Amino acid sequence: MDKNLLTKARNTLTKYLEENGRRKTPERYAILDTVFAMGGHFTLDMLGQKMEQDNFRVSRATIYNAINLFLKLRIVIKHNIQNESFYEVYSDDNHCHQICTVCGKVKEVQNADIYEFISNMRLKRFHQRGFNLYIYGVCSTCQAKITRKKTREKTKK
Amino acid sequence: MDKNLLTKARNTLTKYLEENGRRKTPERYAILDTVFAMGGHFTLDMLGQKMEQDNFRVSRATIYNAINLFLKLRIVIKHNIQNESFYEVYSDDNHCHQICTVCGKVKEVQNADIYEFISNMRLKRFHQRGFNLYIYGVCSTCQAKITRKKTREKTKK
DNA sequence: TTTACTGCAAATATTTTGCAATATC
DNA sequence: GATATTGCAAAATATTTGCAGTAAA
Repeated sequence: MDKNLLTKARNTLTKYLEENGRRKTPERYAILDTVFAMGGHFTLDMLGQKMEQDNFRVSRATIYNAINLFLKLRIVIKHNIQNESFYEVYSDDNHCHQICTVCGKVKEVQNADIYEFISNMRLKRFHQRGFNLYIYGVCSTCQAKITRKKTREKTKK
Repeated sequence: MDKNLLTKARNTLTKYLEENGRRKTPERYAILDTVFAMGGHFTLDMLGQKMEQDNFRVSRATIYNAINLFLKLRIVIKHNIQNESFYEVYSDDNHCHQICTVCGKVKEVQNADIYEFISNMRLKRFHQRGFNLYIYGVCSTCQAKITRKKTREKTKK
């Protein structure tokens, strides 16, 4: 995970807390560090487990509190994939995901053109800050399984 | 709401039910009709209320059952916006939304180019079926409020 | 010292599931 | 008649909230 991104996130958090009369609690910084240690998509359950492993005890409520703050500060983004909430570190190049609707696997798509295209869209009476693009379909692994299944069915007939 | 789309959706549903040994229950068709009567984004709560108004009693479990089937058949799509689930009829031109992160207002973006651009993206080892693009930002109404607030604060100092 | 934050438990909200009754095929 | 589906209630999940104790400022 990018170290600069973590430093930047810590600064964003500190700045916000100081400017808004809120407190720099160890919990908030520990949760932030764990978020960055997760690497990629994670659920709040996974985050909680990781913190337990690291022997840092925090309540669920505090995790929600921190994550909601991070969402607001755009330090993390949230994805809802097949009725489950996933989070990940927000960076400038991770808003484009391909999702297999069969196995649910998520992959980041690297395509500079799409970022440029969307960033340059001029929307009326709207000030764009960012975007999320989800491309749905079937990954090659699942496609292969489906094809094999179909072949078997035909053979039976 | 487009009548052809409803007819098409009814046919899709009927075809699926017949081909898979499942039953054409009045509930499923009533829920389908109500989905099309909703117009735009709706929550399952709103859908349930609408059906009650229309004097068609269905249990919550049946609504979930039907909606999950419709999702699978791509008759409806689901959006998760600020921790709430919204649904809408799936059509070829409703996958691009702008969302105000302040007031939560959602608007569909009409931009033919974006559909073409994304549809033509060639993804490795992945068979694309569709996409959802969410553009986040601040709508002009909220922007105006923020500006006014900032002006007041400066005046105070 | 003040009061924002945490942990805990309870409350609320959302979605799924088990099961008996019902209705489709 | 066989069994998929419904309604209901309970269970499982996910998230928020109230409150007393704690700790940051």
